[in-house]
Amino acid sequence: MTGKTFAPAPPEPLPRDLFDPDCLPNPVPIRFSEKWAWLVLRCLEPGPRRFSELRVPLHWVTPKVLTETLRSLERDGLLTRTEFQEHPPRVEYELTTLGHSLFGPMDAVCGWARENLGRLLAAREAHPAPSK
Amino acid sequence: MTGKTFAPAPPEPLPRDLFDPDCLPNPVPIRFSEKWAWLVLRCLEPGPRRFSELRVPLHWVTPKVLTETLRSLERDGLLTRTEFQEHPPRVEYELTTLGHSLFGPMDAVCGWARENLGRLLAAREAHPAPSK
DNA sequence: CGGCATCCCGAAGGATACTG
DNA sequence: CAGTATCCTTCGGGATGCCG
Repeated sequence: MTGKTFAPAPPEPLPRDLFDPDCLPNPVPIRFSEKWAWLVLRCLEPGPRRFSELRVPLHWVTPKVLTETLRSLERDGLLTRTEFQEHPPRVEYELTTLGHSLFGPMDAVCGWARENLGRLLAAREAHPAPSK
Repeated sequence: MTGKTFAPAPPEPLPRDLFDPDCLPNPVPIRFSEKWAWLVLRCLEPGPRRFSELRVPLHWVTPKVLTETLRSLERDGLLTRTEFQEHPPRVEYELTTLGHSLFGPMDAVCGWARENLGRLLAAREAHPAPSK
């Protein structure tokens, strides 16, 4: 065990601090990494929406994935799911206060994107799948 | 178009607007979805770092993945990679102005996380892997 | 030192079909 | 209408090992 090049099996089992907002295992950055969460929240910004109403702007998301996304957002208290006992069934999704409060930081990111997307894409152009 | 329940094979092949900062295929939100990009940028915030220096705080990231992350950030013009012709070889990574400008919005998100992580985790507690 | 080349695996995500 | 159930593909990421 002297020849090992790297990390001789460090005792610590990845002590990443869940409460460090910078740390990726932190649920918040993770939230942004969920593929559709971002857009789903946006679609709910104007007000409550039904499942099928959400499917229109998100028609390229399969119902399964949409459901999963909605449930995970519900688990984190960002939106509520209300089931009306009617026929045909009806379910409404609505942002919580917590959910709404996310738009602040989200807008900051979107603002950055709006301003710098051009540079970013230009940089991509400039790096033409390099040497390889 | 009467019998089909949903989208009778809509002609549009997913017309997600790459230039809409809200849209997930947009490179900016995507950037946050890359598992380590966020942390790598943070590690470079104080100043230029060598590959091996980055490996210390990110010791649970394999060199391969770290390289991939760095390259993708380089492609987008968020950092630069400088190779010094020395022996042994030496490479430094440094944030660009564009890269630095990302901390504004990132801090907004982190601030949100700092304030609301508790509620978020509490909400998770309250939803005990529901009915199923 | 700072990588890249390979091989590999598990989980995320997609397509399709079917129900309460 | 609002999902669930299944099945299948993709691919991010990990574990070596080699090279300039």
